[in-house]
Amino acid sequence: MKSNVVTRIAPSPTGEMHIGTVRTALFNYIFAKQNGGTYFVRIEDTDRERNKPEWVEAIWRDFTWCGLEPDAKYVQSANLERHKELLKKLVAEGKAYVSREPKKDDPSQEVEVVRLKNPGTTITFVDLIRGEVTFDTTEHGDFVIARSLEDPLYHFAVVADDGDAKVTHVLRSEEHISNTPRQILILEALGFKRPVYAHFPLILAPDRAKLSKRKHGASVGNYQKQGFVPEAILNYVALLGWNPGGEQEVFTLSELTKLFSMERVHKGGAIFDIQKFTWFNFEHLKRLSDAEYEKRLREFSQQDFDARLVPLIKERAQTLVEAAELLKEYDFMTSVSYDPGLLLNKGKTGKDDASKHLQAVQGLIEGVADEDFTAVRIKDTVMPYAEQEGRGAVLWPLRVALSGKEKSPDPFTIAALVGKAQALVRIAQALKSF
RNA sequence: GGCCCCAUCGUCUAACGGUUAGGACAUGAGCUUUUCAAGCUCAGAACCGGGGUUCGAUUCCCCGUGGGGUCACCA
Repeated sequence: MKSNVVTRIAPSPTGEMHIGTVRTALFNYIFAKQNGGTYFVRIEDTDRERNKPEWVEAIWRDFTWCGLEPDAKYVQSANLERHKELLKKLVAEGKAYVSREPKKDDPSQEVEVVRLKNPGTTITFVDLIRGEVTFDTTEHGDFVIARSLEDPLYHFAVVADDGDAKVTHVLRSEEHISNTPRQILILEALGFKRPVYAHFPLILAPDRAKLSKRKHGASVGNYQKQGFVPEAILNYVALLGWNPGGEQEVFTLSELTKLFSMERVHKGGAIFDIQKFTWFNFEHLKRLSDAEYEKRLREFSQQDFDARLVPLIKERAQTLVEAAELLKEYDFMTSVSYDPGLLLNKGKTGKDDASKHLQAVQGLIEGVADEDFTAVRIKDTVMPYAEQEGRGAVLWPLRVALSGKEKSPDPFTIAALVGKAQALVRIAQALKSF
C-alpha cells in the first residue's frame, strides 16, 4: 500500500555527484521505503550558465551505480513553464512584484528582478532532527525570487516543484537550514502545504570544513575509480551522523533500511575518515561471493585472470585498485622464473641447506595423492619436516620455488592451486638453478 | 559581523542522573605458515571551561569558549 509520503533528493549538476549527496539520497530513499512512500530525484539545473548537460547523465549513472534508483526522476528545467505561470500568479495576486533596479555586479546596467513581498514574520518550523527552529525573516527584506518573469531562481523553483510534486518530507543537509524560512515564505505565498523538514549534519573534511569535491575529491566517481564498492559507500556515509546503537557496524542497504530512525540522527557534523571508509570497503569486498568478486574485478581491472586467484586476493585487497595490483603481482599461476639469490632468501639461507630441504620436500609432496592435493593436506605433510629442520629454512625456498616471488601467499596454497604436477616441475626447476 | 546550529578517545560513535565511560577505525606491542597481507591477543587514548539544579552530573539549565553553516540577480 502506498502512503502519501514523498521524499526527494535535488542535486545540482555542477560536477560529479558529491558523497554528501549520496548520504542525503540514501536517507531519503530509506525514509520513503520505511513509510511505503515514494522517493524521486530532481536535478536542479535552473542556473543555465553553470550547469553542464554532461553532468546530468553522470548523476543518473551514479544513482544507479550506488543502488539508489529513484521511483521517478526529472530535471527541474522541464518545469520552467509551470514556474513562469506560478510567478505571474504571485505578481497578479500582489504577493510579488517586478522591480527595475541596477544590476548587482554591474550597476551601470538596469535589470528587472522579481521580489517577494515579505510580510516580515517570524517563522518557526519543525525539524525532525533539531526540534522547533525559529528565524526572524525581516532581515531578508523583499528578497529576489526570479531574475525576471521568465527566469525563476533556485528557492522559487524548489518550492514550486516540491509543492507540485506533493513532497511531504524535505530531508536535506544542514547547509539549507538557514534557507528554510525563505522557502517557507515563498511556499506560503504560493499556498502550498508545508512539508516536514529534517536537516542532516554536514560531512566534514579533516580540517572540519565542509567536505568538497574539488579540494577533497569527495565525489562518487572518484571513489569508484579508487576501487570502492557502492555497498561500502552506502554503509559508511550512513554511519556519518547516524548509527543504530548496537555494536554492529557493517550493514547492507536492506539492513540500513530496516534500522534507520530519524531520532538517532546526530546534530553535529562528522569528519569523513578515508581510513575507516577503506576498512568498510574491505569488509564489504570480503562479503562478496567469489563469483561476484571475480565479476567486479574483471570489470574494474579490465584484465583477464585465473579465477582461482580470487580467494587469495579477496583476503588481502582493501580496494579494487589493490586487487588489480595483486593480480599483476600474482602471475605465478602459469609459470615462474627464479632469481637464485631470492631462493636463498637473499643469502640468509645456505645453498646446501636450501637444496637439501627442497629435495626432502619434493619427496614429501610426491607422496601426496593427486586427489588429495589440497593446501591443508600438503601443509600436514610438509610441516612436521619444517618444524624439525627450521620453518624458515624449509619454507622460504619452497615458497620462492613455487611462486618466484619475494612476497606471496603461503607455499601450500600455491602448490594446491597450481596442482601437483606443476608444483613438482617448479621444485625440480629450482633445484637445477643451484 | 548578524542570524542559526553544534560539542565524549586522533576519527566515527555508545551512554538517555549512579558505568572501571563501551565499541569500531587508526596507532603501538606480541603471536602466527622466518615473505606480503589477513587473523588473533594486549596496550595507550575522550566526557571543552565555569556556574547552577540534584544525595549524585558526561547526561538537565544558564553563561563562556571552540567549531560549523548561512546571510546572491549560485544551487
